[in-house]
Amino acid sequence: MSLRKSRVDRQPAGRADLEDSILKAAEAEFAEKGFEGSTTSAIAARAGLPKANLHYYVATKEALYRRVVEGVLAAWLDAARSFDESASAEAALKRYIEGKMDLARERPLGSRIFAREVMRGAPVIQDFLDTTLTGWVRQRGAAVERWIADGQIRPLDPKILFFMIWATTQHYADFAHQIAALNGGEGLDDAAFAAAKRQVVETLLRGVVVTPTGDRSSDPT
Amino acid sequence: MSLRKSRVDRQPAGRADLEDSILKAAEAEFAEKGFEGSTTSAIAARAGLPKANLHYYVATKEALYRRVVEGVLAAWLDAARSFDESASAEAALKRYIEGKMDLARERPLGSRIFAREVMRGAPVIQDFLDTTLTGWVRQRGAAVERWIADGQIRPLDPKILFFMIWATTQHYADFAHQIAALNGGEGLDDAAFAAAKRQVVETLLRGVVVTPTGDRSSDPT
DNA sequence: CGTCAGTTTTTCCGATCGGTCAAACCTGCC
DNA sequence: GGCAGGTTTGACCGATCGGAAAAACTGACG
Repeated sequence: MSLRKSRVDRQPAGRADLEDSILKAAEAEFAEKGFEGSTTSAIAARAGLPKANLHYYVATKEALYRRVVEGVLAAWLDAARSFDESASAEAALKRYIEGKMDLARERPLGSRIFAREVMRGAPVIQDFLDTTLTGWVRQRGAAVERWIADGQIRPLDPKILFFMIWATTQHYADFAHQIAALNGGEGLDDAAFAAAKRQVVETLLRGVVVTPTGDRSSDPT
Repeated sequence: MSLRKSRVDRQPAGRADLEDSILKAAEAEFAEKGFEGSTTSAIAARAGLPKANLHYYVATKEALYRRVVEGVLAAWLDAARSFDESASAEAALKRYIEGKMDLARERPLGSRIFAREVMRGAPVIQDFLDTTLTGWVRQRGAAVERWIADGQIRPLDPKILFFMIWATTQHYADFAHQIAALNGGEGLDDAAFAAAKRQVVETLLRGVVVTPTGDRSSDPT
């Protein structure tokens, strides 16, 4: 039951490292091919071990998928916590949008897995959508409505605002290939991405905040 | 070689109607399951005929997929033509955004197929991205830069603006299931969708147009 | 040394995939 | 009726899928 200390932290792999590399390989594979398009042997090969060995660590392909999705949702919740209701509308939205942009930049695979999961009817994350996400939207929506009452942002439907933020930020993960194709075949470098982040924040804030303070006069690239 | 007139326009099906129903079934299947996740027998079943009969009309699964994708791109180009460079920035962007929203509403399956295609590295539409789409962005981007020089819209990177428009509008197609889950399980009705369209247009215009004229004071639902 | 739990790997299995084939089936025309 | 062209269909094929089984291997410990 308990792990002996000696071989766990050896060079080639420990159990934890192995499971981690399996999860990473699965994440990449699921993001690229989707659940139904991925094969356990391809995932195993990407992790550098035979298929049967993968099945020693994870019972079924679906169980593996669920573990990957759990990680994706955990990252989502982490970014979602950066929404600070007690701050000003402008500061809170700016921070939240920037957090989502950073998430899309740092974990694009997770975003793609989430998108694929939703597009196929969310069989695995339906409960998350109905409970956690719905609750988040209700609570944060109430905060937005307080800002509206304050006169900090113009009257609007908070949900539609959230959709715009999610759509815009996740686009940089889900459509990274398209963006690269329109960028001469190369993905955005850090400077270009930072510029995109600035423009997204500025556009959305100008779009909803009544008197945005950030009035830079130029920002492209 | 030539079709006899007699049986073509008969009740149960003509060749054209059959191919059409096959394409419709394939579109639905590909949108839901993706290329690799879809099966020819499932597509055939959805079209109401045995698998072997489907293969009589279309040689391979990939050929069928390519035909579906062609239709998707054609619809995309159709909406893209609504971008009127000779109009004012505000009018042109408003019309274009509304056109993209309508497309997402009327052909959500096509949007999802496009998203899936991009997410798997665009093996089929790479040429479209590199030529047609790149050209469109260059030409329309120049128009945006003219509006910037005019002082009609604030200085920004046109490409990032396009990304925001595409992301926001396609979100209503690609993430319709998530939106429904956050809407109490029901999809948006026409009124709710119209409200979303108004808010999206207003937010984006306020975000980029220097002095937007559409100053409605309320719009939710 | 032998034991033993944990791990790795080869082999195999039934199901399902995309696609083929040939027989059967229309239906208009002679 | 019988021929001919296009159409429909069940049966079938090799490949590949997710997964099971069991043998072989490993290193710690008595």
